[in-house]
Amino acid sequence: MEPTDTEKSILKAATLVFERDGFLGARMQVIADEAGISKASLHYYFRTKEKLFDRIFDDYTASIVPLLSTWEDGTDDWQAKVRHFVKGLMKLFSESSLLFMAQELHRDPENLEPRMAKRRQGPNPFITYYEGLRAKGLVRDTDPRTLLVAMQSICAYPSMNPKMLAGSLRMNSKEYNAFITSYADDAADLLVRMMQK
Amino acid sequence: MEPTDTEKSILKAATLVFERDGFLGARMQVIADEAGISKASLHYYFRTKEKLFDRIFDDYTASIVPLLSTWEDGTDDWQAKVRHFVKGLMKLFSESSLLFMAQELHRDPENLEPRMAKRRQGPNPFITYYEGLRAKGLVRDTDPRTLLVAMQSICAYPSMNPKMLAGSLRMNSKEYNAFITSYADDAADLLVRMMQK
DNA sequence: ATTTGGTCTGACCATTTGGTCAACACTGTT
DNA sequence: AACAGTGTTGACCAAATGGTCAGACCAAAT
Repeated sequence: MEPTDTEKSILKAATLVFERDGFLGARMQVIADEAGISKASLHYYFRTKEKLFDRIFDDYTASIVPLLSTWEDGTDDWQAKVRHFVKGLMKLFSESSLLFMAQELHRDPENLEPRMAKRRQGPNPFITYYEGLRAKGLVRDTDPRTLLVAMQSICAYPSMNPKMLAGSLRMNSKEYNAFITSYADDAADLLVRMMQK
Repeated sequence: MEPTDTEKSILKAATLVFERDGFLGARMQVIADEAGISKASLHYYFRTKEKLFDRIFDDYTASIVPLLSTWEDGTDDWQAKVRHFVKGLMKLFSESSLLFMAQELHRDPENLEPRMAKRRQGPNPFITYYEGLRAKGLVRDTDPRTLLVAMQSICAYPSMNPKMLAGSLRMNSKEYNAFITSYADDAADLLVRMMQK
């Protein structure tokens, strides 16, 4: 049962409004307007605001999964993998709002944490991969958990709190966005540097 | 005119509730209960929710300022400065919610960005400091803006999105908090490493 | 004792908002 | 034509919530 056009337009509208206004700030009427239907119709497709939100949230968590396979195929050298992963992650975060995710996860962990956990199985693939490299003596002998946190931080934070960072850099939002584009490459270099012997 | 006891208890309660629930999720009744007064009294001290919020927000922005002077006195060597700054920043973020700040800045930039900008004058002190070191050939010849973003990311993100990171590390929240304590030192090392020649 | 000014509150109001429902339209089937 | 199933909607409702207000309380000043 594939989604109808109306359903698709609802999901598109809801994603926009939820990401922009958050769950609490989002209005069912606004989502309906954005989707070009009545509020009653919106409730016909998704009985409650929660159910609609859960759907958006689940779609989001699914979008992160493919990137994790970076660490699992055995083709590239590790530096290329790091660069590929960093770029992919930053692209993902520039497209959909991570601030939204963190915000909602903080608001309703009871419901949302298990939803997110479903996607994860086995140990973290980056950590497994790094342990392998370390055993072969190819990378610096350091705690991969620290590296993982640093890597995710460097990729995520600039898109998550752009206003404050732009302020620190004394940039307006246009300048900041331009800077972040070039930052992706530099960030990858920094991370490679952290892992090199 | 220093604040009365009642006013102080309101500010304490409001900080707790706003940080936990966000501006939209916070209820004036809950703040009043937490402060041990009636809702009408709360409105007597702070006419509107907005005015109360602005006060909390301004107190927060003020708390970041002292740390910036790290880069301005000339005593320590640069590595000690980096370690001091990283620890101070992480302590600050562990005490008051940066997710809250980012969330509100995103919700109402019109009002909040100028409020934040008031605190900033002149160029960013870290960037000035690093330029000085670079001119003397003491550090790696790289863009200090990238380093600044990486530094803030590494310090801020772990406290901003703990749920998602804990998930990546396959930790529960107790384990995660323990890990983050040790992470502060490792993070400082990583940053020193990024700046070393 | 009375007044005055500040502090505090229960009761109340206006608005917003998620959600419901009866009625209507449209399409395909008998 | 009659019927059934699916979508669609305007009108409406109940609850939540920020904010108001008349009046109570109380200590200090007169």
